[in-house]
Amino acid sequence: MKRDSRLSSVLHALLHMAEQDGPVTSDILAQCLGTNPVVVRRTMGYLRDAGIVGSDRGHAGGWRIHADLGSVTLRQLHEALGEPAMFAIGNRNEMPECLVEQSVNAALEGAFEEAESLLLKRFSEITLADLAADFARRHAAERSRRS
Amino acid sequence: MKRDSRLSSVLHALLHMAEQDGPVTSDILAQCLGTNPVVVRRTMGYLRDAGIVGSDRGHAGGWRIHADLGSVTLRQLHEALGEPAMFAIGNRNEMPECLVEQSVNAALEGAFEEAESLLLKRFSEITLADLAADFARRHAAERSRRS
DNA sequence: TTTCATGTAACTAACAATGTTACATAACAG
DNA sequence: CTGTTATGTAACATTGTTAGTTACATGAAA
Repeated sequence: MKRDSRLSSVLHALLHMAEQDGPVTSDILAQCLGTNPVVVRRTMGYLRDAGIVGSDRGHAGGWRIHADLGSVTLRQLHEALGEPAMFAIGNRNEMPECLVEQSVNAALEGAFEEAESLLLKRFSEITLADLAADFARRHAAERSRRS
Repeated sequence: MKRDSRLSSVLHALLHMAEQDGPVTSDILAQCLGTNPVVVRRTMGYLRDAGIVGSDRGHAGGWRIHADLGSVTLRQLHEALGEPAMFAIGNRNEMPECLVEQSVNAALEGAFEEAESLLLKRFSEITLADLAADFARRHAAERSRRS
């Protein structure tokens, strides 16, 4: 199944932006992500609509983070992206008449809802600041490894 | 995203088979599932390879359950289907060089692995007998509702 | 007024799940 | 042994989704 990688993409982009002083253009972000500037605009547009980032046109334009890194959680980003489906496995038929299928659906839905709750809970516990700190650790380790 | 509904399908099929005395043909199961007998054979084939069901050709042939309903868990069925990916959300890039992306991947993978563990745990706690019992409850409720 | 940037529509490509067609193979009834 | 009923499976079509691409409009600033 083709997985939705937009959450991963925006996190990657946001952390690169956090490393920069000024705004970062879609072109630069596209290079970082290994994709196309239009895809960046399309995806980052969701975050703009949610007020998490801002974009400016023209000279010295680009994308800027509009919020404190410590106040943005993965859950907020997931919501900003429209809360896409988490699971690649699902019921064959929602709302079936067949009682057998209703039992099957109920069992699977119970398990999936529980897992989704856990995921959302974890997402709400992780902020951009946490990721930035993890990156700083990796960066320091890389430097000491090379010396 | 297009979800994999094979687990839901085989559960539905197995419960219908459990309701019958003799073997059930792919044609009958296809009607129950609202699909094609070839799809049934293809999907049930995984369960046959895992020894959970058996199939016989010719007259009075069809599919039969080869195990006790109480001993078959959703997890076994998931494994028999080849342990397909559970999540529709994923990293943009596995094994990235970029340290930023490594931090992002690590955070997301941690959350997803935790959720997957929970799901597998729940799957291993639910047997076909549990689903059959739930179906019996629904069936009884339906009958009393109609009277 | 030129350049640099985003905004967005429309189209293409890639891929995976499911559906379909066609035919081979096996079991059994008569 | 032959016809019928069933599975086994390869090959192809359909559908749906994500991501990539092209093209052009719009706005801001040098």
